[in-house]
Amino acid sequence: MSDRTEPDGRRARGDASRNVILERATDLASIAGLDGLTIGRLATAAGSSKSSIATLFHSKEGLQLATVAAAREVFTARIIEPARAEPRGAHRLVALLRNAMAYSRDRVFSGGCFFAATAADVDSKPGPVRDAVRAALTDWYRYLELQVEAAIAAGELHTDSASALAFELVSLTEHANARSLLLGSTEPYEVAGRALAERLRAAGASRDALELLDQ
Amino acid sequence: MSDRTEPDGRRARGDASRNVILERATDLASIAGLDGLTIGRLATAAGSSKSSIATLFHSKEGLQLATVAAAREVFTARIIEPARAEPRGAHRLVALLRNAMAYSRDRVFSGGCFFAATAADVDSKPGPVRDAVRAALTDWYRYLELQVEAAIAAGELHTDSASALAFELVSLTEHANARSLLLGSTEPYEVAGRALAERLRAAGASRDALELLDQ
DNA sequence: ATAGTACGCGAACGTTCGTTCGTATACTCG
DNA sequence: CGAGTATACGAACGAACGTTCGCGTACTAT
Repeated sequence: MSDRTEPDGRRARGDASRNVILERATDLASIAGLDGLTIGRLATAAGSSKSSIATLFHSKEGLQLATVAAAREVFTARIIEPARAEPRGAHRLVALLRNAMAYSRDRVFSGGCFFAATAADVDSKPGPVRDAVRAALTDWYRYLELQVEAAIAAGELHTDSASALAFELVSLTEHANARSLLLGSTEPYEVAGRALAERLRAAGASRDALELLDQ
Repeated sequence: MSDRTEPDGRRARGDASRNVILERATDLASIAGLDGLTIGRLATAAGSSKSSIATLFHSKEGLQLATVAAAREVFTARIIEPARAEPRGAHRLVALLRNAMAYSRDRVFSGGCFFAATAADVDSKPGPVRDAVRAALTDWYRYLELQVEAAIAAGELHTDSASALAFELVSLTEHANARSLLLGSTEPYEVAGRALAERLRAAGASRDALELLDQ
């Protein structure tokens, strides 16, 4: 590297460094899990030093928590925010499912869905990191469920249990992610998409709500 | 278990040690993944030494392969073999689903389904271990699909695509495993069980075939 | 009986892990 | 301006990693 003795005022924002590092960290963790996310590998991947990362995040647990938070922001920006353009209920529900599938299919993170990749190696050891991953997933599940409930209240869907229907829908999206990674194919997304549409149609979803799934 | 402890037994001792170690190894890997399965921890868990494990399995990769094979045997013994008592088709399909849910719910491995726990941290790095895990899962998926096809051929089920229906069914069982581990609750198995029954009923499954799910 | 093979363990190897310390530099604030 | 804070790095730490070697011991094979 060249001389860092430039009196420029860019040193103020360590947040910029943090963001660069977290961008790599979320990607690395989606591949190797939150355990496999080591400070050494992250340092070389981000072009910095181990001690820099240590001082920026204070500890490995701090790094993991910041990584989960960063991944959650991406998740929200990619899935939740765009769906707010659709009215609450069936339309927003379908938009959420479509966005979730696209977020996995487009490999926003190299290892597919960040939370699917990290949930496994986290729910065996208690601590704030597990709590953070759990909270992200349960909030996501709950938000889907809320849209199902809203759709039922609006007469757009008919089913015995909103939570059961939400369970079925998320099962399909997550298995599409898992099997796509397993087989290295995008076909599971099409299979899951058709199953989602069929399931919603059976629950009484209108055709124009389901159209969102084909995009 | 100890049927073959003949006094003149050849290297029964070595095989016995291997079996003891693999029993702990499958359990450990279901919790920490095949990467988190370290020789040191396994040694203390099995009450042996690091070097013993190294000589018995030649390398970490050898240990991982043996662990996957051992887990696969348990999977087969718990899920496939008992289902052979049912006739090919809808009955055996339902028995397989019921056994798979019980295998996860009963925590045959402490970390839930072995392959769900290890698939994540394996499908990002090529090699024989990933191939072994992949083969186990694809064989399982294919076997389920075969039963769906047999059920269709026998007029027990009606659906456009056997593979799509099998996809939906396995989605539910795997998500039940994942969410049970996430929430520390057995309720997801009941939700998934009801969804499985409902889906099969919609495909024309007979009542006596579905009765198997309630056991 | 002799040679050969498979265990089983302790000890050490080189590497990587997370963490800490010292130091240099840049920005913020009293 | 000076005190304090934050970034960034190199160096080093103890611990754990996978692996290898040597040395016994038990069993098999010829």
